[in-house]
Amino acid sequence: MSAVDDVTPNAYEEPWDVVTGADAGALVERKKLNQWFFNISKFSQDLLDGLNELDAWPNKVKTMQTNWIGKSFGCEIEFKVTGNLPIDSIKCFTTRPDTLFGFSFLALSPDHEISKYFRDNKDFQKFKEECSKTGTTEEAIAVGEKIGFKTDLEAINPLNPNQKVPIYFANFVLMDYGFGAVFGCPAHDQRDFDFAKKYNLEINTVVKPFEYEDSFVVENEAFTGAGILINSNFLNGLKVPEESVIEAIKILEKKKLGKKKINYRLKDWGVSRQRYWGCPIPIMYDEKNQPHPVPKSMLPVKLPEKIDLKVKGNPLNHIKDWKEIEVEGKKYVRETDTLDTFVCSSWYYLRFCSPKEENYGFNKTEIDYWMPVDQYIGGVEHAILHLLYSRFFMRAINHQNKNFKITEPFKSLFTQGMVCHETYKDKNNNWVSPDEVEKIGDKFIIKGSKNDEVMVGPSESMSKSKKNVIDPEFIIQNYGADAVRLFILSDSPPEKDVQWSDQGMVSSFKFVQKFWLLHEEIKTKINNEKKKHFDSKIKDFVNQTVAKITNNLERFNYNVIIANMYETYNYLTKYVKENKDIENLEENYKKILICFSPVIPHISSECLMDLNCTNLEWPVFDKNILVKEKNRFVIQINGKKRALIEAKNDVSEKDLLEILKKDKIVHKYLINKEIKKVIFVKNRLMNILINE
RNA sequence: GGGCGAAUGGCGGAACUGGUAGACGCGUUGGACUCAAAAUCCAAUAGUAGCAAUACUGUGAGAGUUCGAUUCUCUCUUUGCCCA
Repeated sequence: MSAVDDVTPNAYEEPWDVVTGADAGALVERKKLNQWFFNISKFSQDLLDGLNELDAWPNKVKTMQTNWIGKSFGCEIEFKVTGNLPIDSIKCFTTRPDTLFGFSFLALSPDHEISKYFRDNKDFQKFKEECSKTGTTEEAIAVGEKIGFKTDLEAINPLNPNQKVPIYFANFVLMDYGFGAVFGCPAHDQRDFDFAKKYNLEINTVVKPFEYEDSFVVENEAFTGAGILINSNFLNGLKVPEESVIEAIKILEKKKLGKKKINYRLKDWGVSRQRYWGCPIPIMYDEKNQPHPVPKSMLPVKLPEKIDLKVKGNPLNHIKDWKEIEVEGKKYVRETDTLDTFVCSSWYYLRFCSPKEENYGFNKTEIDYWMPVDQYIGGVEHAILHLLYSRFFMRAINHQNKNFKITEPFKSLFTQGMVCHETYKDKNNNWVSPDEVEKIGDKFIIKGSKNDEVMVGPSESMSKSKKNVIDPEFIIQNYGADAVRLFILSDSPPEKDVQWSDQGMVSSFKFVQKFWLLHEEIKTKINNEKKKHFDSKIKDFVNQTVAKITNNLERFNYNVIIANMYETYNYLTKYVKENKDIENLEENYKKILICFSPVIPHISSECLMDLNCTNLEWPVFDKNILVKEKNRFVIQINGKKRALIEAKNDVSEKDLLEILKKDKIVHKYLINKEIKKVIFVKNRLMNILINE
């Protein structure tokens, strides 16, 4: 890992191990920095509402975004404070104002502004140090031990002014959430419960499950479910949570003790990065260090090309003649932070619509023509950040430009899986690439060695760092792009991960080969045989195939299309052997080739050219002939399948029953039995209920 | 801890709005070709019983709705992802 990467900071939104490569041993530190932010939180509600219109997005992604935005409905409460510090009150946000009668402590984030009064307190410093050891992520805090630092302050319960409770600093309260202060109700919140147990605080039960008596008491763990309020004076009897929260807020508002508040988890987007690779931030600072936008005439700001990437910190800081500029006779220094790369990926599709526009990032006329993106395909790993940022960008542009109409950039979304491969490590614990490994018997060894065994790890999505990568260049050279394409689509549904397998790759390759041989055979038939009979069998079969492939394409069932293709191949192989002089073979075969072309484009188009076919329109299928003249009926006796009977299409219930009575197998079951009831599904099935 | 999914042969997976479970591929087994092997081709392949026709069991477990459940409802188990 290079020095440059070791000092790469992380934005709040990004998973830390991904950006820093924490798995490679880089140290993650929490530092305060002055940074640029995009005001995405301004659009929280709008981003949430917009999800409702995205019918063609997977629900999974929509729920993930909903959770990320994290709207919560609750109440802002001002707690009166007594003690020896110049503080009158502390503000809290809570989603559970209904449990105020279970109040037994107030907890502050160690970073709460009140902490300034404890700056010189040695015990507090120790406590803060302790806090930083438990880790700073929200998860680490939830899992880790809850610790607190007791102050001499006390908070007054607004609904019960006689009650005073202690105020603590606690490691499980985050400054980012609400106001960095929560009121503790141990009986009905597990974290509060753990904390109360540890510091021997009161645990006052104020909610009981529906089926329990009023004497219900919380003992071993917090009760967080629905129920009825108890021990809560004028709130008693309210249903939790439907009635209780709203009612509690009403009362607090009436008494001017608090007010309704909607809180969002979504934070502003920190876009500053202290590194070279990224879009420059078009800001410059004057001599008083005040920021100004770079004048439009000087845009776009381009990165300097001559740089030294080996320096510690941001390389841009070291390039004086880029950094220092003069505008209208005044000296300025450029912002050397660059933008998060997510910024560029948030609007690249606008550029894609107007790649030749020279004066601006995109061209409005082109945007109006092309946007929104009809079908967006990407990995589910982009479900939140990239897809949320892109949605935000359109809103932000929209906000500034009245005639920009797009708010949702991607009309329809499909999230595909990744290609995975087993991972290998040698005895020195170094990753080994699959093409250095060979399998002999049950053992995996280093290629060429006699018995240098390799540890086989779990299959994971291909990544350079784990070396479990198959080189596409090599594979394509060996097998051809069509075969690779066929294999990647073949094994599992596109939304799932694909397991790379050499065998699978080879069999796809063989299919392409076999298909070419079949093509030669069909071509010979078409060119050399007389066109004497019109065959409806091939017509029906192809019609059905076109229907299947067309539908499966629309539904993204690519793996099923491959199965359809194999079926077609099998059918045609047999068909060519058994039939001669078919008038309509050529016409139908061409339809098949067109249907194959999304999956194996090169060979299909080669075959089509071979037949001098220039009309490449997607074939249309006829719904009417999907129904065959003769239909197979499933015959059930008392719900169990007993026979398959062929009968005319649209045969009536009565006629079918007559046919059945003459059928050997069915007759056997019906002999000497009374038919109680007959269930008849047209063109499908008959279920005969008899007395056993 | 919460939310959302998933569970089908030895494996990856099919099955339209409840109506033939296991399509298609991989693997395995047997056979043909070959001096032999590879490749190719043919056949079999959910389990149990049977020479066979056939019968019974079977879609994570248990219940329910239904003439009929892989599909719908409830409970549970396991597992994946996201969030805490």
